[in-house]
Amino acid sequence: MQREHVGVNNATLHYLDVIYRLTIDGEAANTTEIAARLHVTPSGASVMLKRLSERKLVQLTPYKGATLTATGKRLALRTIRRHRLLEMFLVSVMNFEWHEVDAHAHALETAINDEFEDRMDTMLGHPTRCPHGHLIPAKDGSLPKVADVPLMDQSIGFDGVIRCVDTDNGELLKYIGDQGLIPGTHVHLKEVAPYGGPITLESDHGTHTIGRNLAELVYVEHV
Amino acid sequence: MQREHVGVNNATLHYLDVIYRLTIDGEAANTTEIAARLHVTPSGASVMLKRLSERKLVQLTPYKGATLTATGKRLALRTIRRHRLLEMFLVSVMNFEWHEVDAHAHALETAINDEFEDRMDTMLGHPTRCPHGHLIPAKDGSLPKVADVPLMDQSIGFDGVIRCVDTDNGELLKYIGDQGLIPGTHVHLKEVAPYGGPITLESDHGTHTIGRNLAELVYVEHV
DNA sequence: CATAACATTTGACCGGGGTCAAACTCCTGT
DNA sequence: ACAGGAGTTTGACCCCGGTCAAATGTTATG
Repeated sequence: MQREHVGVNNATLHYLDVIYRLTIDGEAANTTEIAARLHVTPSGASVMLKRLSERKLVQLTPYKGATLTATGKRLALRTIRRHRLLEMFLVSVMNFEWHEVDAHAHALETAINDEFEDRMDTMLGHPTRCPHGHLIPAKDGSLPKVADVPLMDQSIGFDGVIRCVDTDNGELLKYIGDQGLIPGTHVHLKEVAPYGGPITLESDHGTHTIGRNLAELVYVEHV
Repeated sequence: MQREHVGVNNATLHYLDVIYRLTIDGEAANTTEIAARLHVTPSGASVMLKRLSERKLVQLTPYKGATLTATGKRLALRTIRRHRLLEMFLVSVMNFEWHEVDAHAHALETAINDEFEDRMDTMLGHPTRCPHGHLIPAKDGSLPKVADVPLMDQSIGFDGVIRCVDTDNGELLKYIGDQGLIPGTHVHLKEVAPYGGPITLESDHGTHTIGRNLAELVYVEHV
């Protein structure tokens, strides 16, 4: 296929990945935030961003922020696809638990190649979501349209299915998973305590009262 | 467990791996050979070796060669264990063919951690050999004693089982594999043509006439 | 045993990805 | 309108793993 641009290494891909996530909302990603997510100082990130813009992977407006170029976005989506396929693989094939897989997938996502990616995709039956419910970009970078909505935007009486739990915090995931609140679970919204209080859900596993911070991570689809 | 020595990264592990292989025979590894195997210049390797010896991973005698320290050997064996477990995993779980796995395993061997290593080991039922028949070092670095002998050392009439095909050349492996001459195959040595000529084997798959260069890669166990 | 041939190391350099401290830009509130 | 403070970039520096060319060590050979 298209030959790969030389110099697209681990560090580069991790930058692109982070910038992608920070620019989904359409806003440019700011240096400090990028630095924070990569556990690097803002000055270090600033230098790296300049290099990435010289390599035409990011569009940089000094003092304003960074967005991805088409090439950068393609690479970011490829990395994200690999990450999420790996997570799926780790859970489905290797029996890891959903709160363990992010770290492993992060380490592996820049070490695998196309062949490996495709093999996983085939073995898993071309999954469209990772174990936490995030969409897996297609090979061409496209993402399917879905009807996920934040649980916290719903009113009492809502009936739906959990589609995504949006965090990479292992402890939180473990807790949420232990409650059985995983993608595919049918839930009914019973109560929302006022003043930022907890919410109460019903599922096949019983009744759950969870803090709003947790509830805010959950996305559902109406049924 | 024992906390990891900082600065043990990909490049380091690949150096240790190569030095390990070059010192199995008890002789110190020479700079040029190390450089060749890592596709770097001898001067680059020389500099790196000095660094590795400062980090107490190799024992370096200038102008004489390098051997591994206990720490270096431990890390090398860990890498080799991971490499061979990965190869086994790629063949048994992901259905890659034995001539495809070396490159993948090489890329992954420095990206996985203890947990991943252990999970593969468990899934595979604690294998003792990789798909090509090389021994998988145990977690403590120990290697079992085996009765593998070179096929080319045997006399006509020999009966045995193939235990190892010692090459990482994909083309050769594919050819040998296509003949069915894989570990576990029972073979009978029928003929050895003189003056470096081909040898003739019989197996369950029929009669094979292979060049001596190929035959020299094959290790067998007498039955 | 001197010297040629080869292996190895050193020195000067480079790019990548970091650090910290200092300088700069931008934005906001008074 | 402008001072401060937050955010960002620059500059000087670092380590790592390379390069090439030159110097040096080792070994074999006539």
